[in-house]
Formats: sequence, C-alpha cells, structure tokens
Amino acid sequence: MDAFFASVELLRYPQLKGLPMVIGGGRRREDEMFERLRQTHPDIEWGPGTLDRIPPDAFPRLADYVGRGVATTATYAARQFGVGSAMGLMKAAKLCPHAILLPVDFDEVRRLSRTFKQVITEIAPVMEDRGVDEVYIDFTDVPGGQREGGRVLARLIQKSIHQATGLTCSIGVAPNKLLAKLASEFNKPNGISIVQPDDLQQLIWPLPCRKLNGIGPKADEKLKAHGIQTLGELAARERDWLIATFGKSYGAWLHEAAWGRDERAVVTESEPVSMSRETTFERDLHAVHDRAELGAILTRLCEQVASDLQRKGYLARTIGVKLTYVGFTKVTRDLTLDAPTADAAAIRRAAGQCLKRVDLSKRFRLLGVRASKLVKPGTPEAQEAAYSGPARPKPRDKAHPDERTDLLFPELD
DNA sequence: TCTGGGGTCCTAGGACCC
DNA sequence: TCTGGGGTCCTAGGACCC
Repeated sequence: MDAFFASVELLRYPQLKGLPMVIGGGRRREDEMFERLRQTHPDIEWGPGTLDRIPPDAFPRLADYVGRGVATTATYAARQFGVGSAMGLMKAAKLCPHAILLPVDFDEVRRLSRTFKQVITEIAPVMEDRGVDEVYIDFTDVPGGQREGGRVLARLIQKSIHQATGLTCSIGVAPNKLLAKLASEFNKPNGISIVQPDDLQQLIWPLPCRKLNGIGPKADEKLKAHGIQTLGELAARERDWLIATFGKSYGAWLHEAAWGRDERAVVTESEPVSMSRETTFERDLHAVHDRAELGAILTRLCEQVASDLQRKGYLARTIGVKLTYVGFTKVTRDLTLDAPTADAAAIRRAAGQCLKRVDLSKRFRLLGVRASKLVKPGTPEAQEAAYSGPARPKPRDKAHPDERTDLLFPELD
C-alpha cells in the first residue's frame, strides 16, 4: 500500500500571522471573548471567519488572561518564546505576555475541516479521518498516483485544498501510514515529503523516538532511561529485549515501528465506541459545599450526552462518570444497564449511581459523563440488549465508605 | 504557571459459566 | 476438599492521539 498523510494548517489569520499569537482558552472563555469583541466592534458583521477583519489591537493580550484554558495552537512568533499547543495559558502568559489571545472559531474550524476532506475524497476516495485537521489517504488505486513517486498527486491535493479553503497543507508520502505521518512533518508548513524504504537509515533513524505516533511522554521517558534517544537506537535493540522491557505487544510494536514496518490499512469507515461530555470548573468544587451547582452540572452533562446519542442515532448500554481531583488524580466509575438508553433521565440516574461509589470528600476540578457500549436502535444487537431477560446481578455495587457521598444526589435514594 | 475536551486502545483482575 | 483450563463480561485505570 502507498499512503499519504495530510494535515492542514488551520492557523489562518493572515493579517496577524507575523505577530505572537495564541489561539485557545477553553470553550467558555472563547464565548466570552467573542462577546467582548462584538461589543467593542459592533460594526463588524459576525459570521464564520470574520475574525480576519478585526484590527489586531482589538484583541485581548495573553497577560490579561485568567483561567484554566490551554493553547490550541500558536504562531511561530509566539513559539519562539517557548509557547506551544496544549500549554496552560497561565504559563504561556508568563513566557509571552504581549501575545494576542484569540478565541477558536469552532464553527469555522468545522466548516474548513469538512471542506478539505471533501476535496480530498473527490480526488482520492480511500481516506481515513484522523481528526479535524488530519487524514490518511491510500492512493494505490488513484489514477496517476504513482507519477513522480506521488508528488504530482500531492501537489494537486494541496492546490485543490488551497482553492477551496485558503488553507495550506503538509503532505507525507510513504509506503505505509507510520512513515507517511513522520514524513509529513519534514517540511511544514505547506510541504511535500516523500520517504522511501531506502530512506530509513538516512531520514528516520536520526529522529527522536517521541516523533513516532504511539510513543508518548511515558514511553519516551522509559526509553531514555535505557539510553535510547533516537529511532536508530531503538532499531538497534534486540526485539526480545524490547519485549522483555516493554511487554509482549508494545515491545514487538516498538521493534517493528523502528524498522519502518506498518501493515495497517487505511480505514475509511468506523463506528463510534463512546460519546462523552466533560467540564473543568472555574474553581474547584466540593460535593457538599457546592451541591446545587454540581447537581446542575451533572444534569447538563447527561442531557448533552443524551442529545449527542439521539442526534447520531445510538443507544448506550454503559454509563460512566469521571472526576479529576485537585491534585489531578483521576477516577472513573461505570455501570452497565439492563437496557440500552439515550434518555437523559436514565443516564442521569445511572451517573448518580456511579457517583455514589467515588470519594466525594475531596474537592475536584472536573466532572465528566460517558456513554459506551453503543448500539444502533433496531439492529439485532440492540434487540438482544433490550430483551436480555432477567436482570443480571450487579457484582460490585458498593457505596463509597464516605457516607457524605449520599448528600450529593438525595433524590436517587 | 500547573495541566481542555473529545476520543481510541490496551491491560488486568474478578465474577461466572462450562 | 482441592484442583484445572477456557471463555466472556464487567469494571478501573492508564497511555496515547488530535
């Protein structure tokens, strides 16, 4: 299989690009920012992409930011100060206080995302969706796809995306998905990079392990502790040693990946596994002292999950909750129901049951609700799940030993 | 200066059944 | 009374990705 990996560069405020600028802030903050901009610039007609028409000095400075948001992305001018995506904005403000802070225009991002994927599938229909700004493409069967090793097709895709959206796009071309993704980073933004099997030693092995899709911070740290910094050093290790050190599955994968081997197909369609909603509070909350507020938040999250399920046409058989405590430790509880549901009240009851099993004596910063074991109504799976006969015994339904936990949702008793 | 929100996949132990 | 192995489901946690 020959694969492309394409990622579009979504940062596109032309008149601002040379300035240090950070985009992000969290949904709530972003709504507030929009509101403020509307007030200061009532003359601007609001719609997708209108941020482009606002003068730079109208935007808030990062130094004025208060809250728990993170940076979605940053211009190169801001990156020079050490600011990067996923960084907390309070930290970013210390590094680069004069940066402009821009809200994310989610509607516009979704529109651009749809458009660029549509452009691609019209040219190369075997496309795998990897999020708002990334896709894999299997171009083995695209007419003319092999010309100049794929470069001609890559250029056509770039040009078509730019015409339709104004976005630039970086493309990696390689014999498999793993290498294509690596290749796409060689020439950002708006680049094309081609990696062939023979390039392994030259182009891939000098890279830090962390560049590989699947080696995250933890694995990277462990690799470093064993003196492995680059993919070449990883490739030099015995397969058996990797398996002994990293486990059967992950160790074997590390070995294959370091040698540039990857057999995964480009997957054009997939069913969702779960749907969830979560929110980080503006201040840490406590089950007893902030009971009313938390109850309202939980209800809202359940309603959102229910409406997501209904809109997308799914029922869920398992409902779960998630908490993040002040110290950032996380806990989850879930409950499998006898009959699948997309009903807000049923989800709320199940979530309440789950919450009774967690320690609510400590303050927490995040609450989430998750629906999983999804079925489509009317399918055989759904029928079976709905009429599964007598309720199975629920083995572990112990309340948390902290008796105050019942204070949170008394109506459930 | 702490660290968003939405996902997927993997591991591992216990219950339960044959 | 103790000893099994295999398979599936449920639950909890964690790594990783965009």
